[in-house]
Amino acid sequence: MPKETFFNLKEEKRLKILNAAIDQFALKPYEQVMISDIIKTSEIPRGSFYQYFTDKEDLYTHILKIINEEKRKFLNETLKNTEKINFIELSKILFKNGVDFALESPKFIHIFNHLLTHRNQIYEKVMAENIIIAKNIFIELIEKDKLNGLIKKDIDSSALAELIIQLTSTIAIDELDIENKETSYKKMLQKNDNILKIIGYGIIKGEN
Amino acid sequence: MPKETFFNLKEEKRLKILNAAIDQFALKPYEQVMISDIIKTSEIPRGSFYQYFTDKEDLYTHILKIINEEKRKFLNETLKNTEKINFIELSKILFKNGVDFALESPKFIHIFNHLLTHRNQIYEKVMAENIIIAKNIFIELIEKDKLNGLIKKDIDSSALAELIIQLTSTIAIDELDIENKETSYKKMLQKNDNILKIIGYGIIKGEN
DNA sequence: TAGCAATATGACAACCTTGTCATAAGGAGA
DNA sequence: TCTCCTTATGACAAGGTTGTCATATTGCTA
Repeated sequence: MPKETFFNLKEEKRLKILNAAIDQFALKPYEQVMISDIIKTSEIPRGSFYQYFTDKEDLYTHILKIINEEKRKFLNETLKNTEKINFIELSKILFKNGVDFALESPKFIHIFNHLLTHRNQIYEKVMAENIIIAKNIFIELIEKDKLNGLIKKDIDSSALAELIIQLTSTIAIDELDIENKETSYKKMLQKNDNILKIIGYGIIKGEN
Repeated sequence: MPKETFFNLKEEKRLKILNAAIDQFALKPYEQVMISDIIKTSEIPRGSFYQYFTDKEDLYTHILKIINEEKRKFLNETLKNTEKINFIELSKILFKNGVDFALESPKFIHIFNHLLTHRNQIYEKVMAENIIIAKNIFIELIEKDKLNGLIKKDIDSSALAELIIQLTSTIAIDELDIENKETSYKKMLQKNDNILKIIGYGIIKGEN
């Protein structure tokens, strides 16, 4: 948690520091980001940095918190009026929501992807919890769909939930291409559809 | 490539250095491994290290090469007499082969997993190529199975190939637990079965 | 045994980053 | 204007890593 001094700063200055940091963390993985770079870009003296934050991790986790909040807001907007939705439909919506968020906030997604591809102590602290929460939500939905006769009863709910989480997070990494927004967007949605079709109906012909 | 001096070393000494390095790279991701630690464990003077290797990357890529060779040997052993195999069967075999290799050479797998979870310049150089090769092999098999009426024609071969590659590499990361070999082994194979069942037959009830 | 080439050694310079601390500057109230 | 509390500054010590280099040692050959 940044120190009170940071929150007492005039908004302009506070945002300048925050944006400088976001730029850096979007550019490089956590370990490679140097406090020196951040204070250079945001034009604050070294001493001030330590007046605002305990250390790099303090600033970083604060930014991750902001990103999480933004993602949640964005998701809530998407999920309006989507009650009683089934698992496959929800997965589709979540895929699309993720892609939309990525295109709207590319820097945030870069930061997120760095965390996924350069796991560190912070990954464990921040992500592990998120993933468990997400998994439980999925499992609940899957079980409900089983009861409603939508999903085969002999499917392992836990494996399926993990599969979807795995895929939603890795697709973003591989296909995200901010340079070609439109192409990238279509590609990602197309890939999502292909994968969900596989998961929905399987690949083996003539059996069920 | 290590320098000739390294290969001229007596085997005992060469292996001592190699093992010290393998231990370190299995313990920590590339960036965190210090040359200082390796020379301490292998009891060679600092100067000698640079007599044998250009730098840390030189040693690291050499070790990755060794691992790749071992994996290939191991795989070839498994694939003896398995001609004319179909895609799903091959996937099962590859899953199991991966798990077996992991349990036989845990350090190698740790090194590999570090590379996957802490991607760096070397990841791109070493893995990117491997993945493309693997993907093409899979695609070829999938296409053949489509012709043979085993796999639905409307499945996107590329997406399916990526899906399998994705899963074979990530399962190892999440479930590998060297402490409880037997439990771990069963768990991983079980998970593989669950996932392949999903991919094979889909999760949606009553349709095909 | 002298001489040459390959090896071995480890002290050390060069580099870089972090976090601190003594000091200066601001600003609100008395 | 004086005072006190908050904030701003940036030089600097401390700590750690890398790659080099001059020097010593080995071992083989003539």
